[in-house]
Amino acid sequence: MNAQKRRKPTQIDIARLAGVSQSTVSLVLNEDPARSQIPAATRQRVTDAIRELGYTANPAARSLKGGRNHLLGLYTFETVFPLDQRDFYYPFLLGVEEEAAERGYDLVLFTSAGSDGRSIYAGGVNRLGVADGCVLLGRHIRRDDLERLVGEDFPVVFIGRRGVEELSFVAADYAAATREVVLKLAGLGHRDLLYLAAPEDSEPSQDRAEGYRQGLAETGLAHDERVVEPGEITADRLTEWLAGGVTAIVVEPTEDDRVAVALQEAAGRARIDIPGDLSVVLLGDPPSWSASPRDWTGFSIPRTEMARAAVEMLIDLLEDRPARRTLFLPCPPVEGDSVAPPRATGGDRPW
Amino acid sequence: MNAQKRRKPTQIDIARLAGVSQSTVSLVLNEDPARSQIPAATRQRVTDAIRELGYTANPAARSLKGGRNHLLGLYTFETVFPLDQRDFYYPFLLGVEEEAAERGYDLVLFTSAGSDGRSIYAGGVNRLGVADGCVLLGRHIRRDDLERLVGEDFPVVFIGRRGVEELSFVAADYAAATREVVLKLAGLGHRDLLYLAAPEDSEPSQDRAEGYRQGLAETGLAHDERVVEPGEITADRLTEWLAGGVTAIVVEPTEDDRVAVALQEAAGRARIDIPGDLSVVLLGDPPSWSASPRDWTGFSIPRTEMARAAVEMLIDLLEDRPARRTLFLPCPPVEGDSVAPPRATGGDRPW
DNA sequence: AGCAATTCTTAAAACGTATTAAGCGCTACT
DNA sequence: AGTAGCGCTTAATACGTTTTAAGAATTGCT
Repeated sequence: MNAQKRRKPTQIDIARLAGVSQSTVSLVLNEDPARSQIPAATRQRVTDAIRELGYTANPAARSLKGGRNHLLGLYTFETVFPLDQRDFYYPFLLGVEEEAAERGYDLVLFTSAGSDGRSIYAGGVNRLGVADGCVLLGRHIRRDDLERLVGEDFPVVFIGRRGVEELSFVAADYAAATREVVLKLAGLGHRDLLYLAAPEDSEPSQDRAEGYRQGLAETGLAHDERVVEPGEITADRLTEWLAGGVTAIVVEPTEDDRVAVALQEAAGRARIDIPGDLSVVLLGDPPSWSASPRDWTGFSIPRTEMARAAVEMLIDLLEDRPARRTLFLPCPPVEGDSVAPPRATGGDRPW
Repeated sequence: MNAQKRRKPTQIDIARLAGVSQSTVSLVLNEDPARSQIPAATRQRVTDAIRELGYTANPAARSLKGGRNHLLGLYTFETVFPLDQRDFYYPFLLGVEEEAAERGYDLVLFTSAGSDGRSIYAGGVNRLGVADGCVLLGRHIRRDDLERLVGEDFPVVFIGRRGVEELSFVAADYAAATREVVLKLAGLGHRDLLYLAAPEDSEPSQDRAEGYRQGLAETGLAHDERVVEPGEITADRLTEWLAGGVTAIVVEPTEDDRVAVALQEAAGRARIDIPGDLSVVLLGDPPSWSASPRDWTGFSIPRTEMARAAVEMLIDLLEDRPARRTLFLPCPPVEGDSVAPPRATGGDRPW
């Protein structure tokens, strides 16, 4: 009814009504109810007044005093809710939300980037500072921003490994998972592998490549590594590779599943059966909207767990609990239908 | 290296470094750049110091003072990122993010609900207060919370109509869209409609029902309104309805598309052709993950636009610009394949 | 009664910012 | 030379809370 802007009641209003001082009101609200300093009678008057005026504490004032405001930042170098990539981001968001909720933190989404190419430092001001700390996420990061952030030692945890000195992160253990893949192929009898890498050189790519090399070294397999554009994967090319002795291909996934799809198509056109004639492993999981009907063998990226762990690490940092600054999470293997023993050999150690 | 907890720099730190007073720092930060009081030299020293220390305004202190902190709350009565309902929420989130970003606001996601059933008032404290204002969203709201919020006149806009006195909202104009549907069916020659309502009594349901009644009143059609559980829609029932003269069914959508799917199945079993024997209109759009291959005729809910408009309204409120407090957005019609003229009549005005 | 111990209550000082009125050193008039 | 005016800077205050140290009131003891 009355639309006048009514000031919210403060502790002083309560104090006046209850006939005590403002400090007493605060004490009633904050004391440990176990061994209380305040007699029941006084407490009663205060709580009555609180009820009568509908008082609620001003969170700004409260957090101003305490230094912490229980806000966790979430900064993405791309849009937070991108329609075309929701499958990529959603599990991360989910994990961040869940863990933050459990720990009693609210989330600040830094969306106000806009004009300046989504820099953290808009007008020389670190906007992240409104939160106690921040979880970072994104494919196309700005390294300068990251370095500056770390320099200021603003508490930050990146989801995914990023090669920035002193930067805390939680990442998927691509190296170990890829190594496992190689061991598994070797165990099935494959002796000649082909590694198809995406043309970008990101940290995840490096980790996978490293794991691949490790696996090869341990098994003493032959290999052929090459960087491939999806357009280059033709039926002819594929046939050529097989003729060269290759029995399994290890594929790095791309954002949009193009390479895997191209491979699938080329194989169809060349009348190559997967996994009969050729085993294929995908180093990660394709987006769920993928058109590919194929259930690729490989491993999955524990996105939600990564996000939760990142939040956990950040909060530990904030609350001065001892915390490791880097963490690798295992990638659960995915048993699909694209891997089998090679045609020629029976299966196990044919020599 | 040094893990010591370093206090975040304040204006006083800046002031010391720049050799000015704290007030000057504040002025540099807040003045209207047009007619500035502060000479370029001083301003330069201050901004240099800001950059050097990585200063960021403390939002708590700022909003305590009465200023704005350019934080917009987003409160959902359910989990913010629910996996099973991402199609429902995503367009809203998208709209909120886009509009907030354009207006230079960051977003606060209130996730720290926890134990008390996602109440806004945790321990009697209105947690929304950290933000300047808040956009609300959710199917299963807590009316008491809403009323209390409005009572405190904390700036709030709900996405969707909610029957709470003085509550601002942006909603889809279900009434108008439903009325249109009835007019359209009447225009095609339908004279006997059946209205299948979901068993819940939410505001959107009320609006649709109202529009339906209006449409009927304007066209003078016969109708049969009933609340139906999906299980009740059987082939027999359907046959019975048709025998009674019904040529078109108007269906209220549910969260999970159950009613529409049940209808489809029952029609199949009763050998009733849609739209040949029976026209069906869906009052809203089914989730995109819907199994139903059917392209229902009806209208779609402008979720992203609703969200954007809600943010716009909220910011107008915050910045003391005149703003309407309720807004209905039109629902664009969807021309599907489930509506046709009734069998019996040729099509237009048979009398 | 006198004094110490205990119980209750409060004044006061932060926390970091925005804002206002006043202060300072100038210049430009009269 | 005196003073009004201007340009720049700052001291002071308020915002609502938590927290601490000290004050007041009451009790207990000799």
